[in-house]
Amino acid sequence: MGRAPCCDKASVKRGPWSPEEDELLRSYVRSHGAVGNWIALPQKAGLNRCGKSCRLRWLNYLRPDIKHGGYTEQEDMVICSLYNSIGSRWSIIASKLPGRTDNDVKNYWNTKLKKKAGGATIATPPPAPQSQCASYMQPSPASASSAVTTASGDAGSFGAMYSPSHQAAPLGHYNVNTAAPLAEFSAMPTPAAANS
DNA sequence: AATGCTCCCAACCGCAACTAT
DNA sequence: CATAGTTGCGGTTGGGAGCAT
Repeated sequence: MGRAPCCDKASVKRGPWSPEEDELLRSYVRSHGAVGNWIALPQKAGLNRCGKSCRLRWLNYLRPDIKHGGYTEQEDMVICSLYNSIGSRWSIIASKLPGRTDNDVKNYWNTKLKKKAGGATIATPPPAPQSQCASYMQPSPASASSAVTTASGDAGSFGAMYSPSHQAAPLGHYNVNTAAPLAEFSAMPTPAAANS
């Protein structure tokens, strides 16, 4: 099956969003609630944008619960740990961090944590990045069990959920409802504590 | 003060998966 | 069941801001 073009690129605006466009999109979503059809949204909202672009803008920037920057050590730890377990499944990782988006997490990893992790490079995809970040990723059996088993029920261990054999298989659309909340990681030692 | 370099973030692109008909 | 349309995802890039020389 061929890929349907998402929009006529020649006739829609691209590039940075203006405050007016943001407001149009924001007010449309506010007044209509959940967007059922992003392709049709630009027309209805009076935006000369690709529906895909509108969706991205809303999800990554305009959503009211979005947090920008100010990553905590705990969030670092979650990202590193999950990256180690499941790789670059940014949407899954972001789902564990309330207020964070996959794009945001991805950017944060690429610009900050990858360096922390010891300069993971494309040339040598690291099974387990080194240094500070690595300490989040491969918790000792004792700390790991105390950390993940404190989670109630189904979403206990990412290591188990996303073992290499699982990684090999496509995850498809991951059901975030089965994912453990961030609070699961609150039981994990802080990097400061781990380092001391 | 001017120029060049590096870093960071927002946005785009293309593909795969999912859903409706 | 097959096809078309839509959504979601991950990789990549362009441009601005800040820093160093």
